[in-house]
Amino acid sequence: MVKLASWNVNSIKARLHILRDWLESFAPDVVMLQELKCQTDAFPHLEIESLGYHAAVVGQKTYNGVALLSKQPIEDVVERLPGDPEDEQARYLEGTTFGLRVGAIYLPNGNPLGTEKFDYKLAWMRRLRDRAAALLESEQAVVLGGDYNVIPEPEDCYDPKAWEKDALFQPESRAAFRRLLNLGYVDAFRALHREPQAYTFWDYQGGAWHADLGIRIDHLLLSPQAADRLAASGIDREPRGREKASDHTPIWCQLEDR
DNA sequence: ATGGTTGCCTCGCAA
Repeated sequence: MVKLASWNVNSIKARLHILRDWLESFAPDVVMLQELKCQTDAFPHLEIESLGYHAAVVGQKTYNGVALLSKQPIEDVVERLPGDPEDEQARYLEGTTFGLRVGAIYLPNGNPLGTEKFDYKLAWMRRLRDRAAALLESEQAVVLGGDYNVIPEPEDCYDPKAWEKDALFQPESRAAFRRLLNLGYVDAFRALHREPQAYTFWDYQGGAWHADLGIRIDHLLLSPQAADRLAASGIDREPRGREKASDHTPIWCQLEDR
């Protein structure tokens, strides 16, 4: 069994002790991290390696940044989402580990509406669809995990009305997410859980965590070859309740060995 | 109604 998880840590420096505790207690085999908020050279390689993980990192000053951690070596790393050579934002990283093709995704937020930021989000989602389709042609088990910045359905939100003018819940954003599913990818959480109001993000503002006013925007998408092996999935709320927590909490799934 | 919170590191931006 291989255990995979994804977590937007909102600064790996600010979150390093919580990340360390969680890697030791939750013991995932593969981890997709987002919002490192550090340059590639500043990634804490020694600490991560001392916990038993290989790491592939694409960083950037101040914003964005993604990493792939694995208890086995990571091979054939791709450090950019194809389709736009001008795109300098550190939002995509892909590698092979445990015999799986794994992508770490930090999809653009897209706010505010009516700006180039929303256009960038939709263009990025078109590029992701093209990449996801190309990966299917390999017929390998693929896991594309990360902060998608999309609320797929009204039940993935405490109050759809509060988000109707937000890029995360726009019809165009939701349709682009459905197009990924329509390729044949499976939402690892929703495949095994029907309950509404299961969240992965709670805003820092207004006591959202304590009132459980959250949204489900972090997702693990599985190719058919991976989905056939899906044994369990979930959301680990424990790290969100800690002092100086990230505003996101980890999501995870377990795949049976072939 | 445009509030308030966090992390970065500039005196604002992004989320």
